[in-house]
Amino acid sequence: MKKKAVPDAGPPTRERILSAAEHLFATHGYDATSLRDIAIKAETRIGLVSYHFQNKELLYETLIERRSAEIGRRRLGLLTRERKSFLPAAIPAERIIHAYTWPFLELSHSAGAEWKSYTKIISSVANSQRWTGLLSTYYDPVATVFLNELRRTFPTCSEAKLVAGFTFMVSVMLGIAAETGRADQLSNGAIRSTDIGRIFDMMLPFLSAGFERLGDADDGMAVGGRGLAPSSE
Amino acid sequence: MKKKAVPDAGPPTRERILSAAEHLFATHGYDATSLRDIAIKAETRIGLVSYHFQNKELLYETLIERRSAEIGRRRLGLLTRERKSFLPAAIPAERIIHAYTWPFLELSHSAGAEWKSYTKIISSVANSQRWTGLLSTYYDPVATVFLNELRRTFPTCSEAKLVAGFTFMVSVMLGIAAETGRADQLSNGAIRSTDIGRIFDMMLPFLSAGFERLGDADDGMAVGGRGLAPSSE
DNA sequence: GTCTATATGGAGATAGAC
DNA sequence: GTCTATCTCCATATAGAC
Repeated sequence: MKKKAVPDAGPPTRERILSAAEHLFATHGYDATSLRDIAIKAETRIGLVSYHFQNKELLYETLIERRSAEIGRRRLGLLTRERKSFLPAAIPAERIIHAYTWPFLELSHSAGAEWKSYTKIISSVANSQRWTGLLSTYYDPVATVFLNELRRTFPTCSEAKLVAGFTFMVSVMLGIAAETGRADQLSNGAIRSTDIGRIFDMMLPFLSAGFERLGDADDGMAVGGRGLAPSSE
Repeated sequence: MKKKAVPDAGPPTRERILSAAEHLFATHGYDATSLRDIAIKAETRIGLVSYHFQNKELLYETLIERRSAEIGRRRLGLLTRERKSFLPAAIPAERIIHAYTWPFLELSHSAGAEWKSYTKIISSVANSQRWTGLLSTYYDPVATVFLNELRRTFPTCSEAKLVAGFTFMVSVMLGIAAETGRADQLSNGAIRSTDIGRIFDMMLPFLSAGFERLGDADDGMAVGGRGLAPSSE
């Protein structure tokens, strides 16, 4: 049970602020969340937010940073395990995709409300213009390791295709974690977007097949290619 | 050439406001864009914005709505063409994916700055909690038509898989239109995220293969499935 | 339809006592 | 580390003359 905000009971102020901010940012977005709201939810004062984090932007950056290491650690942990079981052969695409996407989606799904909020923040930040620099800073190092692994699995595949496939994978993963409920509506309830485990099970073969086809035909670019938009009207 | 904002030269005020708003919302997001900024960029006054659109939220909704019909029209146009060339057979997955994604990406890529802004707004709105209702309103009717077509192409595929695949496709498409530049950095320049045509050419076989594998094995769920995250610290 | 002027509130940030 | 008080600025929205 959470005690009242008696100064020396429960988590320290700094932690309470981070938790409150995480939840509010995930729900309303960066700009629509005020330091006032955060202070109130954290049962403290605005001054304390400034004291601990200087300003709103640094608070946000702190938030994004603080869980990124755990995600990276789990990703690399799974990748290392796969490397060991397949060496000296290359790791199958599906296992690489699994190692990259599962930690993120598992934490989103079953590690509590705070991780859920965190992954929603990352999802909504990803397609924005404003914070992509932050994502690169904290997520690109591990992404680079995974790209190297994909390169071993698809040695004849062009760099462009490899990286494109990787970003497709990331988009799908983030779309799942966003849990917008769009699929629920489109499927009349055959899918619930909160059922991340089940969606993951469909995502995995979907992305694996995509990568494998990219890695295949390094000559012809499949049938058709781009068409023209209807010129009428 | 754009004339000065002499009241009766150039586009009318209402249009200037929409253009200015579109550009600013795409660049800075909804909350970080003020009606002041919009009025200044449109070379008019705040009062005029209120006069034409009541309030900020309705302005945003108007913006999202106004280009959705054109996108839907092009999507259905391409789909109809495909239907005619394949009937009575089902349309191959790749052609359905093409018909859904290409209008959006083509408009993003080569229909001028305003369409580029519009598609970026849609991309950033998609993974947020706040505006998904709007997207459903304006985009679900056409999405439903495409789902019916996919159902014909993969008649033994479960509804859940079909809709999941559809949302994966949408996520990838929106990630491309967002043009965050993440791929540019990860590939050391082998891809430029602004080169949407080229990325589309890689996306198409990637998504087609994904759909086809989903449609395939309606029994076993591919190798492996979910694993456990490392429990060690 | 357009403009000026203003009402009203909330934002982020800081100073300084304790 | 915590709290109160306050500064300064900017937000959205509206009233009313022209």
